[in-house]
Amino acid sequence: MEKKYNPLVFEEQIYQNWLDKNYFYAKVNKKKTPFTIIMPPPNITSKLHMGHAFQQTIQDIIIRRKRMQGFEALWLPGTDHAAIATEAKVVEKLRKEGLNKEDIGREEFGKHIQAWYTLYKDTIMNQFKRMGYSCDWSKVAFTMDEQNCRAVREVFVRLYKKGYIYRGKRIVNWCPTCKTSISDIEVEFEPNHGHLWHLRYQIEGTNDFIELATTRPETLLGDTAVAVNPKDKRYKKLVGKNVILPLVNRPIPIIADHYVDMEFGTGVVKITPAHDPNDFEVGTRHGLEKIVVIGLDGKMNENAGKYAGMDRYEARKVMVEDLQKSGNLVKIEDYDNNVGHCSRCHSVIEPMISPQWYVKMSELAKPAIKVVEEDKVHFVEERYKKIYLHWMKNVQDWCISRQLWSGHRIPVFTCDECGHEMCELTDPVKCAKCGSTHLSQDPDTLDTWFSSALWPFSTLGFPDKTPELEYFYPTDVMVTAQDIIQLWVARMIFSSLEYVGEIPFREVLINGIVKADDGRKMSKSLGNGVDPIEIINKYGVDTLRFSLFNGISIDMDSRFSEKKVELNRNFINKVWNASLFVLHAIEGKKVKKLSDVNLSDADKWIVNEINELTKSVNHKFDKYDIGMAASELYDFFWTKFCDWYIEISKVNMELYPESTASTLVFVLTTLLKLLHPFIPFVTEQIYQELPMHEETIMLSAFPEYSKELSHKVDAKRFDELRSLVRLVRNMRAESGVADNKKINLFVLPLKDKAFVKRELAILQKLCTASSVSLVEVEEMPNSKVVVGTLAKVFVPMDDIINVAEEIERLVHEIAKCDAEIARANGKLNNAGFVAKAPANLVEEEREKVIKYQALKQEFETTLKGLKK
RNA sequence: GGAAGUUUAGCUCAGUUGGGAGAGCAUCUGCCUUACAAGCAGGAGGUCACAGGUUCGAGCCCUGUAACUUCCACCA
Repeated sequence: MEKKYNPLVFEEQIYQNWLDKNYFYAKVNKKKTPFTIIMPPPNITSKLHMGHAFQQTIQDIIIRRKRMQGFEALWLPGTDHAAIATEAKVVEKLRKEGLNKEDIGREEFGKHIQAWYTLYKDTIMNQFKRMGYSCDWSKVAFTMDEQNCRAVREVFVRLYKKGYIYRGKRIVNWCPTCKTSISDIEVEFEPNHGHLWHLRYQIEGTNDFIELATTRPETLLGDTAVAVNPKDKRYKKLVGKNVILPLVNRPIPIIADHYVDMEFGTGVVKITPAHDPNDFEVGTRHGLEKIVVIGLDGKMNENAGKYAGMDRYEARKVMVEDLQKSGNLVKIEDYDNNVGHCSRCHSVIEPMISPQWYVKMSELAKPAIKVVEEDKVHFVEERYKKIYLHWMKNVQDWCISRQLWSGHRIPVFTCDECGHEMCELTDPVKCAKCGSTHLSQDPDTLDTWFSSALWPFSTLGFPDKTPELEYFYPTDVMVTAQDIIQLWVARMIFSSLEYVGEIPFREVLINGIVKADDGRKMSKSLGNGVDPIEIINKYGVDTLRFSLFNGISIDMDSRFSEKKVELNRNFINKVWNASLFVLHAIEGKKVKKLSDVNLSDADKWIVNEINELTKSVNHKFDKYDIGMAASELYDFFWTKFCDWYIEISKVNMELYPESTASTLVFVLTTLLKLLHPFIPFVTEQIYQELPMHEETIMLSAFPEYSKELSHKVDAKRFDELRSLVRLVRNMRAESGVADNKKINLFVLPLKDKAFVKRELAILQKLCTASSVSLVEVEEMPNSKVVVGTLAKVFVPMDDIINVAEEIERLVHEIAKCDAEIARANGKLNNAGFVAKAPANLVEEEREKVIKYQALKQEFETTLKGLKK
């Protein structure tokens, strides 16, 4: 092994070896229980960022442990075609080349999209390999691959035939930049500092005006009514009359509708059914005409008269000027509201009327609500269950059509001759009704999430009933982020129930966000992002992985900083160095199985401790509390193993070489295995150097709690020795004894004399003593005394000069005893405590009083001796 | 407007069913002890956001308040 920890020299090589040996491959194996995770597919065009590194590593950690535990562990990777995002990038690329998609046509554009897929399909997957992910690469999937296309087609046709897919003409969220509709959950509302324009419309046939306010004056041209609340006495007599729409002088009716809030503004609303979702509803209720005045390109259309051709915001400016000129602009107020933006390109969304395809949700939602309510699909964090249920219980029909050219095309064909509509598993060649061969396919494509919704089963072979689907499905855990519970998790659940007849996964593990060290989200615009690849190049993958998890709760947001990275690098360096020590220490020694050696007291202690650690780590893993598992391992390795056991082994290796060497190897091996899911590379590298290692650590058995390794009584006794060491060290420090100054110790055992005698060498080493000897005297003049539960230790004053300081120390110790006695007595004097608290707790307090009184006595005696 | 989460040491965060406040970093003291100074040993540092309540006993349970964060809905 290299003297210095240098991850860059072995990480790639180890990964290649794992690949060569096919360790990640999972197959149908009836002798084993399957454990399945389907990877949430990153967008095909994305690059690895900290969010991926975090979320995907969670899965790798889970799957690696399960694999070691003997499950047939499948982690199936893949990517998503991300229609809007990809199309936007390709359009942008073409623009730079002086082309646009309309000019080159749909077929040619499709080639560009394909070329883009080919160019980028491996980018992020290769980065995932760099991260050490143990995915089954033989099963890598893509939402546009043949298998997924078949699944999409199958599902669409089934839903269509069942009547769950229908075409509707209603108001949608239109992105004028992407030139497509988007679903409600793809709209992001952002605060906007805008204005409220107060306008007046003249009441027909009078010189009176009605005043109203709007945030979007350009929609005025599409107004087909003004509305007031039916209960509003101010306007009751006006309902039914007409007002004259300014600028175009068109009469429109005054209607009454409960939608209007009397408290807001003047209590009068202009109604533009074609450009506002609420107005659309009002318009439908009242049978109003829907006049479209803004085109799909975001410009005013032919219905906009003199404003036709202007951009919507330019038209707003001009119209406001015109309104002012005609005296119909009353005033302009500053006004803050929320404006919807496209979650992909951030353009302001324009509500538009347009024909779209919808999935009817009412029936699909019912079973999807039930399985979550009954915890058949279990959200690891209860609160996300509420978010899911709230949405699912109020779910609207799902707009699945997009006016894009990339993605899955809607498989509905219409006969040009007779208008007959067809939707089958294969493309029709002639009309089923009139026999015409002139057929047109619907130009729209499907929402990206339509294929994502099928991901857990389409990747396993659906619609075919493959052995893989049979064996690995339902999957075990879905790891994903909170912001796509509705967008994705919900849709996978109802899709799986409807098409496969089973839940898609048993558990949903929602992970938090990795934030920058300033506590804000990492973002390009803030420039506070950290590139995982840079961290890897500088520190290695293991350090990055451990830094992401050590001490965090995965459901909570966490912060990432290079400072943390350094600390965790130090830890892995510690693991490296400790391993170097062990390898060096066991050279020439016999290393046996633990069951074949007689363990020393120290051995029993560390073996018992690691057995308890194993239990606790497994428990935390089972609760997906992997951040705390990591932190516990960190703590154990550094403190108990390195600071205590390794230090002790330097003494014991001389006394009990066989058991010490064997224990060192056993404990280190166990720790490496427990750490392996977190830091796979360094653990494998070291593991290969250890005696009795198997082919690879990643297929070795994950440690489990074992009764044979339990030495509770011995461990407790040994802990008393450790406490005694701490007391002596503490005394040294408080007495100002330099660490390199050796002292003499005289030890009076208070119990288990044989044990104390056996461990004198450890006491000597850990207390930096030049000599240590047993005594039988209760007192020793001119000595400092340290009283533990195990023994009383005298340190002759020659070694420690300052009497005044010693007196001060003893007074301090006595005061501490007094405080403890007072505290315990306080409880015992409380009648309620004695009467109601559990008996063992009361007894503990009584014992404390006795213990501290005895201790106090010791200190007082010594003090008296000093003052003489 | 509705909902959820957070608030514990200077900083980043743990605290399982209520039973004497924890870790790491930073800081202070002493050590280059033959795996590691990216280290070792030992300290100091907290009215657990605030106000009530339940209890023999509250960081933990209940009620309310405040600040921050997020999600949902979206009012012209």
